[in-house]
Amino acid sequence: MLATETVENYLKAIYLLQREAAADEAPMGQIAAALGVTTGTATSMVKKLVAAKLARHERFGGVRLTTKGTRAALDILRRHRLVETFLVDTLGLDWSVVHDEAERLEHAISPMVLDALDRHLGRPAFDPHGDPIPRADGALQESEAMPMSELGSGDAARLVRVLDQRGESLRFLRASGLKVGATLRVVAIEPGAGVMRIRPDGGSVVSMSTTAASRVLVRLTRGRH
Amino acid sequence: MLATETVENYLKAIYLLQREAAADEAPMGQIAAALGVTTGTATSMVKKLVAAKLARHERFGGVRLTTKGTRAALDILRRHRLVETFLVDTLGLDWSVVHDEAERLEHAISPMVLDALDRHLGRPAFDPHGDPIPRADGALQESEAMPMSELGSGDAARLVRVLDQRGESLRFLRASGLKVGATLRVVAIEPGAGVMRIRPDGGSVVSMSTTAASRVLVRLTRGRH
DNA sequence: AGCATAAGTTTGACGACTCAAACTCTAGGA
DNA sequence: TCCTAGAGTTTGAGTCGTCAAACTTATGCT
Ligand SMILES: [Mn+2]
Ligand SMILES: [Mn+2]
Ligand SMILES: [Mn+2]
Ligand SMILES: [Mn+2]
Repeated sequence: MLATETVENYLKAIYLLQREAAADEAPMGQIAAALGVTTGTATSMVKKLVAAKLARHERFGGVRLTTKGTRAALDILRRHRLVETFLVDTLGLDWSVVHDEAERLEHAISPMVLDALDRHLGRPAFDPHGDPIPRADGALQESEAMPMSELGSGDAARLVRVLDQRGESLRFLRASGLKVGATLRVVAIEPGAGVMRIRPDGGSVVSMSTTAASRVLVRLTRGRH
Repeated sequence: MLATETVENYLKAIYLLQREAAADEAPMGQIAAALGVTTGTATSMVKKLVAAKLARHERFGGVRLTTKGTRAALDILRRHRLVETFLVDTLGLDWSVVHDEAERLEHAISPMVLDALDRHLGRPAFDPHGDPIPRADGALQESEAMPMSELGSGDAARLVRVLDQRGESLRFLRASGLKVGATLRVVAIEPGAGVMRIRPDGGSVVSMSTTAASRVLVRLTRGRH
């Protein structure tokens, strides 16, 4: 709204880093890395966010969004994820390319266009990667899910979310028939090799490292319990 | 592409002013007015365009795009008009609001998204206002049309383009049933009052000044001639 | 405890875009 | 032809976001 495009990018980056950090604080260096700027630049931008009451920060410490900043970040995240959903569902683009496109489009979407888009898409709750789409009022519901790496041999599950969103990973998953909503079964696990073998319904068996599998979230449909 | 958002706006404004100017040159003052900046600002930006070989200009004279500048302007115009078409056809927004939205979105559309959008819309040749959409190769075909003010009493015609795109005008036309593609008949002309009375098919008679009518372009379907 | 290293901060500078205000040119009427 | 009103240009300054490089602080290893 009132924030500049750059400020919007900082808010979104801080929000996401804060969620995944243990201390619920975004380290300055990671903010800089996320935005592709030097840490000096990040430091001075964060000062501006603090002055605008969007974030809190003390020298040599981490960064934390205020309520106002969090609200703004969720608004941007909503735009980002709705745009991604549009690009995949309506325009048919591949889920491995939509993030970068949305990164620019998210700043050009007015509330009016956003709502029309939301209605056109049927008010979706999740984006193509299974990430939850914040609602207009800022509500955000994470889905219940477990890492695929925790499944046992013979378990059946449904893929609900992909955390590693590098193009390379997304293309591998798509090529293997592993997209959000797909059902699959664990064919075998080889703990020594750190590899598990998965068969998506209607596809052929693929091998994945347990590390890679830990970044794919699933919901158990039929398992050892 | 390589141009900044500001440069893109200047190129588009100069292109449009050049088309409608007698001398095929865009006056500096009108460039400034179109962009909402002072003439001093426009002067210095035009210098940059000249340095980038996008425009030609001599002191105290008008501005003229080079071939390269024209090509870039047509590319932006294509993005603008395709976005407008999308906002109306796919999202159902009113034709009186889409210009301002497209003014921002046009800068965030990559070639990939543009092509997907074009395909999704069925490669349209005209935008919601009847303005021709430049093709990917830069080709632009204006449609044959005459001002509605030149119709005679009893003439039947099809509305093909609206030149006055101020929100107020567009809302009046829509409320009257006068949208692109609509057929209509001239019920009466009162030259003394400078007013003509029009009946859109399936609607009721409306009065328009001949000045307003001159900015609505039509194609004669059945007339005196 | 002492210190090297990683992390963060500060400073000075720059490019892009803008304005206000002083200045210069041009074209058309007296 | 001369002069002036309107159009265009220049200059100086400011904001925003950025970098490089010098500097400061915190941490954890010996
Ligand atoms: Mn972004
Ligand atoms: Mn996503
Ligand atoms: Mn624009
Ligand atoms: Mn248009």
